[in-house]
Amino acid sequence: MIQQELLIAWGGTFRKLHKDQVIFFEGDKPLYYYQVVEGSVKMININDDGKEFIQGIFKTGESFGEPVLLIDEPYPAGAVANEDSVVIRITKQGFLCVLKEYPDIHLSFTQVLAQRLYNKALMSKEIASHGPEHRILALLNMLKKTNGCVNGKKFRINFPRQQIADMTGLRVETVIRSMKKMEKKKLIEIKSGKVYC
Amino acid sequence: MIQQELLIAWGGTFRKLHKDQVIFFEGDKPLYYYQVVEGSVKMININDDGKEFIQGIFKTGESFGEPVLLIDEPYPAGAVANEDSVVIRITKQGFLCVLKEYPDIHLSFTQVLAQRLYNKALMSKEIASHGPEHRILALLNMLKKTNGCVNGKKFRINFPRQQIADMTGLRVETVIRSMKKMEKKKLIEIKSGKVYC
DNA sequence: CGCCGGATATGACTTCAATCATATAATATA
DNA sequence: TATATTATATGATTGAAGTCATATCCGGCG
Repeated sequence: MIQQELLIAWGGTFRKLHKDQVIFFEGDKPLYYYQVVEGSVKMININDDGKEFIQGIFKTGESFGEPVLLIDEPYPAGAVANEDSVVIRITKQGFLCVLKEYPDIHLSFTQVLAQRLYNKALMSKEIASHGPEHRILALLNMLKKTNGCVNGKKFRINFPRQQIADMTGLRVETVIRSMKKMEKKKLIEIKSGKVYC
Repeated sequence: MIQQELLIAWGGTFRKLHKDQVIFFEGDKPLYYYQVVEGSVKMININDDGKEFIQGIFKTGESFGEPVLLIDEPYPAGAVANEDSVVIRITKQGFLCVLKEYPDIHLSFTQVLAQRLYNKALMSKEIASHGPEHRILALLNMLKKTNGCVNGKKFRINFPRQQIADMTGLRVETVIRSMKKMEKKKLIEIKSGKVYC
């Protein structure tokens, strides 16, 4: 989201991460602005009985965990490498300076937050108004859109059922069963396990 | 959030609203920046079987429906006066100009969005990780905090059970039953129907 | 090609929130 | 103060998602 050269100019440093490596924990005090250079990072909550809830998955070029840099709160979720990845980070101070110095970057950052709020609103509407199929469909549509899929075109979902479950707050079996029903209703296509919609 | 005088200078106009009057519908194209002057406004989704989900309730001084002014999307939820209220509005263009002209306003606006994202993250974590009591407790804690209640002090919840249900995606009866259980567990107090926590 | 591990699939059973009905308490209004 | 109206409360029943067990499929790799 912010140019890599600019981040480097502001003292940015790279970090290589192996799959499942922790970047920060839920409850940690936020000290850095992070951006994905390669691979992907997920932000997650783990509840009392070990179940994982995925707040979001961030891919190359996307920043994560920034909202708390602007308000005085600890991280509401932890960050973990979703696969072998590379991230770049600058200090919180640096980030706040960048916002002040470059109004155009500030504006596009505001737009990113607005877009995320919009997505969260769409999701929570479906999550609250019960029905696993609604939840899953809402998620798939969101994924489709954010991956820049032009409307109408078939789109290959690259997440395993388990991660779809972790993002919707459902169980794997429920996701599998619901998706089978959705296939019968022609809402999605499943070819050798892979999902298209 | 933005000074009233400033809004007036930028062509702001007031609108009186009676309880349940619609300000805009889900799916409408956003044209104005709105701010509550008096009373309160709720943003809601109505699902297929008429059930209401409350995305948020906005009180005096708070703005609502602004995120979509920054991204090219229709409203993900409608806005309705929660009681007899007054709002002030300026055009989308005007709002975007204000952000550009007043960097300090822009920054505090970004902080508002960040805070909302933070709240949504806390809520969706609990909503997804099932269990009505968790959901309700998360909501109550959020309300407590955003109403500036210093930690530890008892706080009177001013929402009827129905609205708590509409905000958590549960049914009234479930909210009532869960709250009774929470009372027994000394998580909250109930005195003649009123909830304190 | 055949083996192995992880993902997907399916069945049987249980649990808990939704639903529907109805009662009681609290509050506004005459 | 009496009455209407809304909010809160509680019981009985039902249905859908969770849980646990087990089977099958798919892709990678020797």
